[in-house]
Amino acid sequence: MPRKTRATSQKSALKRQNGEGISLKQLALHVGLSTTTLSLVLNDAPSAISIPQETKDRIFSAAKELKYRPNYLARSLRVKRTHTLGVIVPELSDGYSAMVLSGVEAVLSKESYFYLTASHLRRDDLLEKHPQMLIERQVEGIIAVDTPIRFERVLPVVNVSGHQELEGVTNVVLNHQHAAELGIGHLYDLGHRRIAVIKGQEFSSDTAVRWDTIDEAARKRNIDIDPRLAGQLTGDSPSPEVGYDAMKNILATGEKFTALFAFNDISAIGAIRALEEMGLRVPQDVSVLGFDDIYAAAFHNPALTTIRQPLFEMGSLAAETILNKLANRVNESPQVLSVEPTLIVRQSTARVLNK
Amino acid sequence: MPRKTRATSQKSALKRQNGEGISLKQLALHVGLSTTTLSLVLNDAPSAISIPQETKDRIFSAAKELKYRPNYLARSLRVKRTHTLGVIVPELSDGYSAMVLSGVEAVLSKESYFYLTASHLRRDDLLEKHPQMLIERQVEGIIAVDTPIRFERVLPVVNVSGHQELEGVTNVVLNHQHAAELGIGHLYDLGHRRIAVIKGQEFSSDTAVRWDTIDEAARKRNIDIDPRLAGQLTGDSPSPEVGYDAMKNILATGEKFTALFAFNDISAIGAIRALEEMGLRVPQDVSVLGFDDIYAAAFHNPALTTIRQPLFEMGSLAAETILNKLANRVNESPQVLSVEPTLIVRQSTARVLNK
DNA sequence: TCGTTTTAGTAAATCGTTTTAGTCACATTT
DNA sequence: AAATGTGACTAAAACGATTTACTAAAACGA
Repeated sequence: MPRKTRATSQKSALKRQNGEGISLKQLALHVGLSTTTLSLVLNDAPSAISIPQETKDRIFSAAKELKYRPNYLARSLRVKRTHTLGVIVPELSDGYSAMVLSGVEAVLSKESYFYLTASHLRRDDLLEKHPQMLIERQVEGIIAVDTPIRFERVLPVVNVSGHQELEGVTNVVLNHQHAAELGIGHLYDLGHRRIAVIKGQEFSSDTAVRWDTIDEAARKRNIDIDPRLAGQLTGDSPSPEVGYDAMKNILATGEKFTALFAFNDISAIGAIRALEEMGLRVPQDVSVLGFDDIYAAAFHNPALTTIRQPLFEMGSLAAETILNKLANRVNESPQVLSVEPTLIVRQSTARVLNK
Repeated sequence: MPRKTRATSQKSALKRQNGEGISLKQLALHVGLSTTTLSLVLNDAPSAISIPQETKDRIFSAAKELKYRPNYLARSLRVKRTHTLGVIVPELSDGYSAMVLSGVEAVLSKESYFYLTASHLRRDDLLEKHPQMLIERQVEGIIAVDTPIRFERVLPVVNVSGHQELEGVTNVVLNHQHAAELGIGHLYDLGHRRIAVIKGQEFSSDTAVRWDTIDEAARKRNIDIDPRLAGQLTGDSPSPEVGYDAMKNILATGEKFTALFAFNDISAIGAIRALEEMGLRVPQDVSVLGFDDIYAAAFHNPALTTIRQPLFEMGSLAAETILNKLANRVNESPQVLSVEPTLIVRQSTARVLNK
């Protein structure tokens, strides 16, 4: 008996779901006016000025009473604006994308835009299919995060941390050269001369440029990075494990070094674990420098010295840029927008001791 | 001159944006058939069986050639299905929501559903406005994450970590009692009798039940939690800072304790920092137990013992449940779906030494 | 009083699909 | 030879808004 009751009420909820949602036509019928008038009044169109306040009030109160909600689909179809963007990310769980998304969302929400998210998991099929589907859903533009652009660019596109130069695509990127200068400069100033580096996974769009700029910054100071001290992350797990493995490989070469410049904080954390297992202390024996400045960086033990990448700001900048393109406030947007890194000095780096 | 070139090409890209997107009607005109026939063929409708393969091929190849993309809005309007859900989260940057989202996405993507995300930042206005807007956009259902339900439930709703019992709302929750048993049981077995607890922020929907179950588990073992050892997180920063502050407050009471059960891993990490600043070592002097098992937990130093909460699975369960409701595969869904926690023993807890 | 403007609206087209209910020519049965 | 299928398609009505182009009545100006 109580089960029955529950079932019934569920059903009534479902009925409401279908039954409710009164249309403009029904509302018009109810107040005895045409849909034209209602639309004009409800949207506060300029031509509605000739309509007396009394009539307007009648319409508003009927709308409230009957819980009229305009169907956004119908409206979008007619006016050809969806106020919706598509966002494509590699995956959501790794913190990086989530942080960028957070910045995107902050801007979009203010402008009453919504967005559809799709993650491609670095799979080729999804890299083609998802943008396609987003376009069919009439998104007005696409924001990609650390994602190769493999689709026809029929819409404005902004790529965060993208490095392809494509027509119509704006890339929001970190000033990598500056980042490398900050990182290598910091280690150099602390007296480090033999520096190990962990490069990113091959699929990450920052990997190449990060390495090139670091290599150059080191070369400039005559402390070329020994190839045997250049490790690389493999596998696409977003856990520190991959950094641990890369560090083990470097240690296995037996080469001496006094500092490590890791691809990101996550891998730095894994690397520290590997170092400590070998009896090396951070920062006394080896200084470790991370990249990104994720939340965990500050509270790791030892607290991570790192190059902060303003991910939230990159997300909001991407969103602002694409909204500008859409509003045509700017009819020629730049190919590249770059943001500045910051060196955050904490406890994982120290002056080199011996010699 | 080269600038000019760039500007022009940008413009042509924009033109394409508007100009492209051929409609079914235009396509029909092109092949000399009616939109009806095209629709039937392109959607492989049963009644298209009478249409000869040759005609079908003509249609398909024209569609490919002219790059016909169906307008999903128009279709949705007609068939009254959007294959879109709304997801409401407190914020994206804190890792918790992102992990749940990740699980949601995995399921939805498989079913070719998309979702619109909105974060309410715990602001009352957004808690009302966002669901409203999602409903106007014709989402078929709403997944809320750790979010109070303040809107009319005209659609199926699944709340992850929700604790309101509302008609038509399914809550996906952790088995909190089991979690508390695992946590307190673990500490008890290691010999701990005076246990400090850090409760969650008041706005978090898990705070109350987490505390109640912990309190009960302790009481059952006759090791009631001393009220002075019960701290609370304040402020809504998603950084370990809040845990640091809470721990400082507990330490300020001067009460003795040998273990801490923190509300989550983030605050556990902050608390450890506070303990170490006081010269207390973890786990030798104080054992610390976290909650959630975020990525950082395993690689913190010391590695965090924690109660793992299967956030990804909770997300996918929520998505599956709501899809089931929609497909009516199940016409009466349960009020509560619970998932099981796991105790992950690492290095931040140890057997109590003295006495 | 006649012509013009203003007021208060409305009918119908439109956006791009899907779907219902046909049509028309030809072949097959009885 | 009339009735019945069936193969290949289509006209037109949805879906729920917005927008263009009216209209009828009232008010106004000369």
